[in-house]
Amino acid sequence: MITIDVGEGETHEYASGITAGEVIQNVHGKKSGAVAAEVDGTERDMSHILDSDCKVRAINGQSEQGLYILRHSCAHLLAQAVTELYPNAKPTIGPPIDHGFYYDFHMGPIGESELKEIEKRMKELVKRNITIEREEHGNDSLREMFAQNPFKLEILDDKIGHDVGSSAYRQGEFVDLCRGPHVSTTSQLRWFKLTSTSQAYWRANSDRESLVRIYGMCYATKEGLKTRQRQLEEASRRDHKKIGKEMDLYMIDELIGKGLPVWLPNGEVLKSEIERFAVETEEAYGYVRVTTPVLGKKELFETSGHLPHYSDGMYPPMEMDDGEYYLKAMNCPMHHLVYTNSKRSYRELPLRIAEYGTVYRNELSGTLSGLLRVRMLSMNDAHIYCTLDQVASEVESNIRMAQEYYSTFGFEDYDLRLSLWDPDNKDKYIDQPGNWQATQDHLRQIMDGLGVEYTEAVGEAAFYGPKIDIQFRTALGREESMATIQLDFAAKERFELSYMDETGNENGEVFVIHRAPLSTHERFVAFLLEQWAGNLPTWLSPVQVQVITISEKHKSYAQKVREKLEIAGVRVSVDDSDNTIGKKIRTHRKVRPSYMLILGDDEVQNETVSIRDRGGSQKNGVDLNDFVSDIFAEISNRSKVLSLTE
RNA sequence: GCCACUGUGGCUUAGAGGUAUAGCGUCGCCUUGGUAAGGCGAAGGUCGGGGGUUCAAUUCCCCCCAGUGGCUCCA
Repeated sequence: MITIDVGEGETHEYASGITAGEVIQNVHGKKSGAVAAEVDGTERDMSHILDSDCKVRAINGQSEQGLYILRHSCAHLLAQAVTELYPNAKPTIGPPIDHGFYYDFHMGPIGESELKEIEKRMKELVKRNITIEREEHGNDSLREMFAQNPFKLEILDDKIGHDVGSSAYRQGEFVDLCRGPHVSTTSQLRWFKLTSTSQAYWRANSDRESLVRIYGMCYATKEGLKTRQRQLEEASRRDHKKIGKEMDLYMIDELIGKGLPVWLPNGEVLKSEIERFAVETEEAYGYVRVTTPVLGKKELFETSGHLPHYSDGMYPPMEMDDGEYYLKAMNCPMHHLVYTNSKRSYRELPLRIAEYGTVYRNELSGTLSGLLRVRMLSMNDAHIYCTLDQVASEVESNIRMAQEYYSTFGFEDYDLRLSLWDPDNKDKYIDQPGNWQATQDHLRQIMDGLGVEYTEAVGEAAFYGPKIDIQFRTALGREESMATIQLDFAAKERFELSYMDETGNENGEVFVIHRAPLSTHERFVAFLLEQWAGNLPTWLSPVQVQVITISEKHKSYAQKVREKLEIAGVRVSVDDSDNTIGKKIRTHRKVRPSYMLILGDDEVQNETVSIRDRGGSQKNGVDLNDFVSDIFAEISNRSKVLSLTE
């Protein structure tokens, strides 16, 4: 007999040789929802045999741990279906991921209809209730099993040196090299759906074999799957491309070129509101503003290090009669020249040089997407020139500034990331390990001092220094960088930046902080539209008030309302066409004005307005002058909520 | 850039080897209307572009362009 601790202070006696699954069933019942077991803290299959005293816990399919196992098993199920349908397909790797799993195969192209076929086969395999069994093998035996699959052999090769043997999991004809654990039979996998296919490279290396990746989602329950599907629907409802089109914010014309959005009048209003806010904020933070050209000579970008380190991101050169010119991918080289244009004193530092401008980056065509990834980037950029002692307070005030911005714009869900260089990939960076070490430690100290939470990411630094990135998730769950604060230790040498210090000596220890808290205007607007599902706070709405008349009798009063609002600086549009008011409301909904004012006999008579907000809330008989002063206040406060119908 | 998929009037879309639906929108007329579809009528498409196969192509094949999802990259 063995003694098993089953949790909550209980121990049970069982005959040696009992399986973990039997113990769990005995303790929690048949319908416990357990998919695997934890035996003395190690994840095990349900079929794991217990032959000594131990602790056994059930892993529920709905826990994060359990979902991971379900999804992993689902990836195997997918591989089983694929290899049955396509005997030549070679499975490579197939891990669980957020919401589901994927599996990469070396095989021919797969279309939508094939995807459906594969899913159908997976469902059949589920119905057949196939047992999933663990097998232990030595390396030789494994090599024999996977002799036909060079990818699996390569994985085995990597294990040489720490040859501990390995496990494989078998379900029917299908065997996969795997650590496990897995669910016990295919019938435990019910709530999954294949979602898409894509291409991936073996070992994420574009020089290696191209593979077909099949994505799926998988949950423990029908509810879980449904919820996720609803989430995706909600995300597509918030898609900035769809909303941007409805609101007439921007267009992309193939004759102009991809990745080159045009801001339409409504979008331009939104963009300039953001800019105006940034100008005000930066004035308060002590910035000065400049304008620099969009192109510059090759020698400039050689000096800055862009050509050796960032040439892939730049457009090819333009041959002119006096040399080669490049479109700028960044403003910093030009700002450095602004700095050196005059002799600087310590009294001027920190010198904060800001610019509204556009930079041009040669992004790979396949990565472009709406406003989220473009080739012409409009940004509120700035470079701060300061001494080492001033770095901390400048970085801190920039983090604070970013937080103030996000709070005003209504963003709450973001993470700070410390982006470090990758010493194993020195080509991408300026190779000065000592400087990397020092600046990275410095940023780390600053963040620790602020007590903010952050993660660290190797290989995400700029070529000239480490950075603090602020990461957002798009509605579809993809992570994107919003803002960046970069500490540049290289510019001072490359551009001979210096200042006269307190002792009257020339000092070359000038650090540069590159920062862009509002991302690019393109990406920022995309985030904003997703965040608000297009229902922007009033101060940002391209049309703040839409006036709707009930009949032509009310036209002149509508003009009076318009004038009063315009004098108060409110963006107002009047629809006095002879359509029904239901139809007018429906039409204007798309542009998402904060408020619609319905004007009829009552309003004319009493000099009032009937207010209808975007949510359909209604407030009638509001004095016209009160409305004007209330909306003026709502706009000047940059209020996040629409309060005038309360 | 790489892989896959998609591309039909301003928008959403049906369809199929014989030059094509429907709704919304637009325009006109009627309706003078109180909060998310009032009525009638009209205009609008060389079915992304170019080549090929065919008596015939928007439909099949090839190339290109663009969009979408990924890979890679990144604000």
